Amino acid sequence: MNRTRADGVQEETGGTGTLGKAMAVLEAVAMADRPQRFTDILQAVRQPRGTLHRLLAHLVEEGLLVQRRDLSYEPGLRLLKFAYRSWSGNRFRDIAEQHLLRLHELTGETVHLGVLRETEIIYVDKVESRQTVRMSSQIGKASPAYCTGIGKAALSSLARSEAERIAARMEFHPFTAHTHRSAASLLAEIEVIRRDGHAFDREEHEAEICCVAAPIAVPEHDLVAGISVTGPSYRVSTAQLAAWAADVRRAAAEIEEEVRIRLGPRRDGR
Amino acid sequence: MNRTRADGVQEETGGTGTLGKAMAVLEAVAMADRPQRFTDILQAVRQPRGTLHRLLAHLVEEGLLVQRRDLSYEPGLRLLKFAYRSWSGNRFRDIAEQHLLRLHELTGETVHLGVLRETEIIYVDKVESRQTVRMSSQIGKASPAYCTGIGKAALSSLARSEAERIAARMEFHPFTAHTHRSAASLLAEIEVIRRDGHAFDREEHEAEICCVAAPIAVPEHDLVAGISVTGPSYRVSTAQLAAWAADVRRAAAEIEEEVRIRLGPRRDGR
DNA sequence: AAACATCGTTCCACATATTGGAACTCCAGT
DNA sequence: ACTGGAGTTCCAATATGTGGAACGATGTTT
Repeated sequence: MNRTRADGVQEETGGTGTLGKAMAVLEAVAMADRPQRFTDILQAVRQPRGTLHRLLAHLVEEGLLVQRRDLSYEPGLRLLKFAYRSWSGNRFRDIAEQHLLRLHELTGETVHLGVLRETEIIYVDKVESRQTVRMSSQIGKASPAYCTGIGKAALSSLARSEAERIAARMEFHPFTAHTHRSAASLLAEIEVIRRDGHAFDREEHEAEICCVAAPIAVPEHDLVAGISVTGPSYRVSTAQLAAWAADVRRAAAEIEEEVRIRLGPRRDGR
Repeated sequence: MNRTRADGVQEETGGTGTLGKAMAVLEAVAMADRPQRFTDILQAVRQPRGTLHRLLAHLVEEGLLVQRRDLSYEPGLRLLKFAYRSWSGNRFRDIAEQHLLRLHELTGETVHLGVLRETEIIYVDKVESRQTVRMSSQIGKASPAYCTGIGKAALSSLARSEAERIAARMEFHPFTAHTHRSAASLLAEIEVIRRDGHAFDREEHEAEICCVAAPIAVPEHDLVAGISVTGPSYRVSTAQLAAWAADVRRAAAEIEEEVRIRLGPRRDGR
């Protein structure tokens, strides 16, 4: 593959061959916020037309994408089916659930559970005030780690070298005036977070939204995650957040402990 | 592939080559209710050891699977991320939402929205009485079409030949004493449903659970779906279900209409 | 302790499935 | 009729995936 390649710039599809390319296509379609036409995808994933065409046909046949009558592509239902299993069978989420509820009762604000994946936080559960119906709006949502409380907290639980490696791969998008703009700035704050045991997000991702978060880390299970209490700035003062920090830390510690007990110790010692 | 194959039984991986095999593996892991070891998967998808091994490695590298320390595999978080987009960007669900809410207020029972995919119904939304927190328990869940109200209703909206084709591919698992046991029996009921415009599920999937459902079909958008009102037998009588039938049919018709308006007519006429 | 299973991993000659440039069709605009 | 853009099809070349077999590592039985 990539036989004739004049330049040295290798397109990153990873070492996963065909599957990697297919996933890159899926990602391109799924992450766009509207149906993607052939040409849109073509320039998102740089593959020759013929190749992309077959790739798309395969993805459609597998139900991962759906081709609409106007020929554009959108995510298929099979993804939802897969996700259901990945969510409902998630022991970690199950264990954390009651702790989230307790934290919500205590604070009255929205509580999130997120897991670190690459440079992102994937929200795995959420408890909010007005249970406004359904799939809790953002389960499965991915947000950058550098501008979320959970993300920064999770990073602080890693070895310094590991956090640096991840930070190096980030692209710092300035969502608000307070968003970190560089790895250096992020890593500096992470030092503080490591010391304090909790992280704040002061309108770094969205204006008027702030939170306190604490890390959950269970190395035996390769689990790097975090929980947070989030609220609108007008209602939740900086002092209030700080006051909740201890509670969030405690809840995180309890989850960590329970995970260790219920998911069992590791007998392999790989 | 499948070079040396003594028997004539071809393993169904479809014509999607590597991707198909990979998805078969993913399916095997995702649909199991506990982490799968190498050997479990090996006998679920019949692939040579070497092949399977590489396939798994690729799936893990892509984040679709996670390998635990005890070497077993479980669904990865990336699936959740994909699904979030496939769900949150779903126009059909969005349009149906308010109609579901209205139907719920009217009946006080749980309302479901499901879409037909192959021989299954995938639940896309749900409104229930006690919003017991979170991802509405079964969004993304897949149930067989032959034993669910929505499934039977959806099938009734198809051309007879199409319904027969799909029914022929089903495996009839006897969940309860009332579950259809053959395509013939199912197709016979579908004729009645087609005439009535609504379907009942009288404890065919789960004991003590019954529902009324109506089909939603928008051929221009290849949409075959349905909605239902579900309740426990002790609370919801057969007469009560029958009384709601007209309301369910009306809601379904309204959704169908609104989809046609808001998703627009098709200009391609493929 | 030796022999035996079971499980997961690695290896490598082989050929199939993927590749990607190019030609082709269809449609809309000029 | 010409032009340009979008999507689809084709096919020789070969990189990629295949799968049988051998290898280690664990744990179990004799």
